[in-house]
Amino acid sequence: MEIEERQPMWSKVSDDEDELVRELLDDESPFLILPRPPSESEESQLNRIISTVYSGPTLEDIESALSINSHNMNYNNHGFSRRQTVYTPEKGFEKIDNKYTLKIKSSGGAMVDDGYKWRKYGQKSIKNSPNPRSYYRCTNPRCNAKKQVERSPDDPDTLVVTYEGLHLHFTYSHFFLNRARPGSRTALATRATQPGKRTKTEPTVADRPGGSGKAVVGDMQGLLEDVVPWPVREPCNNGTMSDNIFGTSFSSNPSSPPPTFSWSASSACFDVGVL
DNA sequence: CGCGTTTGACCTGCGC
DNA sequence: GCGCAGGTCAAACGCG
Repeated sequence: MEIEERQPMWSKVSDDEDELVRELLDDESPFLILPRPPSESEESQLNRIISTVYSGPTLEDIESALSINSHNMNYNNHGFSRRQTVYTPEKGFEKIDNKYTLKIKSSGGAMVDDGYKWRKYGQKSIKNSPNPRSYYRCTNPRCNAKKQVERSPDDPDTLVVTYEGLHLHFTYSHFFLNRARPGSRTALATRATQPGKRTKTEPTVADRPGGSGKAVVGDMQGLLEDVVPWPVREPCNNGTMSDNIFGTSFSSNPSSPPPTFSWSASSACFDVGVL
């Protein structure tokens, strides 16, 4: 896979977008874990992230994010566990203009929640393809992120997801891992678990009944599947788009388990919706 | 009743 | 200009 050229995948056009990114990142999220040096304030960290987000993930970031998931690791750092991998990223990332296309191999019918909340706005039959394509849009009115999901005509178990916009958050953590290489990555996730800390009303994964933090594939809408890889997530929270982008703890501590991406299903977000 | 999905109509871009 | 295909809209519908 070639490395994409470094150019903005989406360009920032106003200060208001800083606010939007912050909203999307949602530092109130219980799973927001930002790698940062102990000396760095959350504010400066956020500013750095915002700046980085606008540069867009590289295909390498995406591959790296997905590969972690494919390693089938369990994440149990903060009292919740991550579902084992059900989907395996195919080595088929493409970037066309500002759209990222991912091919995801699924071993079961389910949807995966990427942390954002999406609204399906259309479905079309595609010529020469037995499978329809579904169109999703971020429910945040200020966010124009969209995604398309369809099954691969070659392999019914492979979903082809095309993202457009600021929602490739499962790769964001790799901005730090692969680029900034902070000396120490401090998990911030726990802060959000502090009582009274959250301002958003939606329950976290861990808060969910019977959830114990586990991202469950198949809980949701019963749709065929919305699949999406991602490191950390919180079930679609709220509708306020407060999901975090970095969910897991990317602690540099070798004893800490590496983050695991959860493949949850839901109508939520980053998903990959389907059919 | 609110929210999300379904689905046919409509719009738009592109190739001939 | 015409037809096709992809993308979007929006009313109807279903569900909790």
